[in-house]
Amino acid sequence: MPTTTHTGKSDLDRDARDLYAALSDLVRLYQFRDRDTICCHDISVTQCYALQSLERGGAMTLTALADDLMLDKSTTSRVAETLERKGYLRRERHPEDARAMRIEITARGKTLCQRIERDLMDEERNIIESLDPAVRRAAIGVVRDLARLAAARIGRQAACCAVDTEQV
Amino acid sequence: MPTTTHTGKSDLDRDARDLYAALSDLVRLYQFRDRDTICCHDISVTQCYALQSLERGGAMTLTALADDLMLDKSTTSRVAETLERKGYLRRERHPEDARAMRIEITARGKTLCQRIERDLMDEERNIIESLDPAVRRAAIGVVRDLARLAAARIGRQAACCAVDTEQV
DNA sequence: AGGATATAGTTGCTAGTGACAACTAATGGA
DNA sequence: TCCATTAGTTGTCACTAGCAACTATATCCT
Repeated sequence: MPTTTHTGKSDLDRDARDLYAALSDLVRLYQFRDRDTICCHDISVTQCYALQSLERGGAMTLTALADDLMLDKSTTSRVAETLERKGYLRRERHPEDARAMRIEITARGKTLCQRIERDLMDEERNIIESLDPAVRRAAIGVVRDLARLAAARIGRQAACCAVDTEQV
Repeated sequence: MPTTTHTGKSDLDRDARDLYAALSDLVRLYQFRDRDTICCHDISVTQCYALQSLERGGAMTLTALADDLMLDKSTTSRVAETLERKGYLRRERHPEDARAMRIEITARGKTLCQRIERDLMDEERNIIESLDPAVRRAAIGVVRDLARLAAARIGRQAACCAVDTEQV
């Protein structure tokens, strides 16, 4: 078995395939874990993402929130509407721009958000507690790197169908 | 800084938090990447998952498909209905059980599925091509292990809200 | 055999997701 | 001042998702 780098192309293809398969599994499992954990708490996954954005980023406009969530303004507007109705955020006119809204998480929203994050983190702990500490640290580094690479590549450009020369 | 394992509890907490944060980022980015890549091809993410299940698992009943997708029978039934209308799968009475359906991917469905997987894999390759081959292999191993652990922990038990003693 | 029970799948209902397009209102530059 | 731009909302369409009710078939028990 060659450990050198001279067969780079086919290795890369194989690695891409393997990583794709492994990441697909991981992402799907976590999606369902998130859904099952979050949905016990009165809000949906998208609504939870929105609250997390607001908790971390502080008060922001609807457009900023939409960018953060990588969603259309209209979708974001309705998500915010639902969350306001449920009492987890506040919407008020922006003091410096009468067109814009200032969206802010409420204390109730913060509490909910923290409870959900605690639950998710507990799950996380259960999942990794069997791992050797050194392996755990390595895993964290790897996942961070992958996330960083993915963000650099696909991160903040949610443009769909920019290139599509062939059709089904 | 202690490199021994005698402070296991707080290390585990910290690692759980770090891994939670890193994985959250990764999962969200991949969710959006999947959505943007798949939605260029006439079907939704859920529909694509269903086709992938059918491509890998071969013909199966609706209940089996629902289990695989971790979705309710009713949702699965409607997903299958849409995919049949679009010509990507076939539904027929099961030869051995007149209650059941035999759901099978069509050639057209297979082609679509492969095209999407190729696109996703291309993305994957672009993301990891900057990594050293040894690092890539290590990353694949780590992701696989995490997926395996997650599957063992949360995998095939999509029961929601089994324990919930406190309310908001 | 025949009735009770269980299983497979569909359909009605409700709520939410998500995009696009059309719209209102306010801003800001020429 | 007027016009293009920007912020957000609303209408519409298609799909996602779960629960509950329903039909049809299968299986189990006596």
